Amino acid sequence: MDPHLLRTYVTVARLASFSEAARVLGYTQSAVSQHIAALEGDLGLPLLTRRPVAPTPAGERLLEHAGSLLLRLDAARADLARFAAAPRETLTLVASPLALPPRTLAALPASGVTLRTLPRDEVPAAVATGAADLGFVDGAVAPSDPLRLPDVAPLTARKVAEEPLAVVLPAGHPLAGRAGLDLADLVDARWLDAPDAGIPLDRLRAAHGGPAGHGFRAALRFEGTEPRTVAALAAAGHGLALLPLSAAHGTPGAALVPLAAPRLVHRVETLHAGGEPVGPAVELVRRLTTRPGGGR
Amino acid sequence: MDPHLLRTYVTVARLASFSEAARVLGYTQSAVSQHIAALEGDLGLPLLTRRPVAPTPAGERLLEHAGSLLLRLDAARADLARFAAAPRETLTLVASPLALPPRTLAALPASGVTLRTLPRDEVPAAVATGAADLGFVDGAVAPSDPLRLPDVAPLTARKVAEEPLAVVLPAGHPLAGRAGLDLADLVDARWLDAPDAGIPLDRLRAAHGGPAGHGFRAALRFEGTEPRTVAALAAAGHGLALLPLSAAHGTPGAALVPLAAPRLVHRVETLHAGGEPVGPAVELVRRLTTRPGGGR
DNA sequence: CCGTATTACGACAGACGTAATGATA
DNA sequence: TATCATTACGTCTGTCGTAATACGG
Repeated sequence: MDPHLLRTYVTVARLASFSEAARVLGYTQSAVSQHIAALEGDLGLPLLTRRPVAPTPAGERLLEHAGSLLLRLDAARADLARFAAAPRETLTLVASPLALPPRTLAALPASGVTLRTLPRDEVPAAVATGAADLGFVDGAVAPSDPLRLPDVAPLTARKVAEEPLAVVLPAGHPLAGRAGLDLADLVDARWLDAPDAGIPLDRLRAAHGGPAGHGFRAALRFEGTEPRTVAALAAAGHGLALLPLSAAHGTPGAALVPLAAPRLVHRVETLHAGGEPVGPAVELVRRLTTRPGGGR
Repeated sequence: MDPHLLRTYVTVARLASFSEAARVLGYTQSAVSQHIAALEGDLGLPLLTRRPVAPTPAGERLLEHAGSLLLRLDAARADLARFAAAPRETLTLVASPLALPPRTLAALPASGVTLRTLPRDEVPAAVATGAADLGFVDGAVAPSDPLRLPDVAPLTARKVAEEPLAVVLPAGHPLAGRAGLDLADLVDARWLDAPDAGIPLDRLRAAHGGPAGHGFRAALRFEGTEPRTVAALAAAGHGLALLPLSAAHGTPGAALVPLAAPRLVHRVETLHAGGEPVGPAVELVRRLTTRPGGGR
């Protein structure tokens, strides 16, 4: 189970072709064929069907393992590389779209920063592989609970902020006047499905405790990453949305009603490799996490 | 970053000796030396100091990565091996000490089962590496929350049971008559520290939301794995203990007071490799997880 | 037949062992 | 000086590319 063999295997599986994979990896067809044969021999199992090239059930299983394995390998190498390299002058940040409340933006240094947004799930990998020095991730959790992040490598998370969540409704909506809303009362409503920009519907279903696939039916699906657009869509009556208060605030035509139950807050954490931040990130992390309630 | 090199490196670091590592791994000193040199060359960093042999800071960092990397590699190989091997007749189960409530024990098949207990943290690894077909893990979480398990490999967890937690006190204790207890009122009490047999104190501190190192001072430390002994120690006044009701029930001289706040329950989950259980485990998992509240 | 995977085989790199050398307490 | 790591070097395994072969649509 040499990582090289694993890498060729996933490439072949992805491209569904030995020769294509060879081209991409800079090998000959022959070498790729030998790699696959070696892997299958080592594990004692056929991993691919030929003509058409497709993973067998065992091969599917291997793909699941191989992905995270190769990712972690990259992460380890990138992490160690940071030890060797001189601390960089410029700071690269990645964030999920909702992970940048105004206070965080205000705390960024005046120069030498590159900031990129990424879907929520990809932030940890970006930090682990060294694509970014520091990540900001958000999520909806019970107050003071840590976020549930896929652990792709030894990363450290620190709380930055927690703020209330609000249901976004059109101003004229019958529920718009309420002081607070219970998620249980909104199970049967139509919701905006905006997995990248908002709180994913699956998260709501999980928080509500109901069965996996039920409730919180999707109305319009929005594949962009701009929270303001989600709020505007909700204001326009395309479905309800759940957003952190600060992200939804000031949307024309929208009514914001705090979420009263279940007790969920919108939480933002910083994410960096290893136990302690290094280089120019250290100052930023310190500034962000030693505010009111600080660290963890 | 060949896994072989990584394996050599962790062995050398653990044994703090090239020659010892060589003996253990079945290499010559020379080969080990070359492995370390190759790794250091590849990463461009010294990983070990010689005389005495000890990891450098970068080396420490690599150790963190290497451990989980090698574990996952083993896990992948073991998982694939299950595809090749004929389904085994005999079922191997591992469980943390509190993960076996009476109803689970009753559901085990009459024969062909080996059952072993392990510290809580080691159960996932045992299942992932194929040392066991099925694992039972427990933990204290909010009702219907999944357990927080270290994800060492693609494993599937399924809820088996949830039951109330109880504070175990000596029968004559002033609080023994209460109908329920709040953890906040017990921060300053003396607690039994029984990380393997009971709920770890760190978990209580986290649930209470206080700062990391404070509160829930340890009285006697118990390093065994028998919950009954923990209950008996608590009854004898050596400190408070938090246990699932069924584990503490019927302890002579003990008073059990349900935990009223924060809302924590004792939850047990099964753990198996891949998406679906295989072999003789499938029937057992089905029987255990389709009880009252079932799967997830 | 043409594209594509496999097999045969030769060249080269690298991985390990033996043995000599170097460093350190 | 004894112990332990490193270096030098020879051997052998294994990996890749070239080229011939088999297989399918």
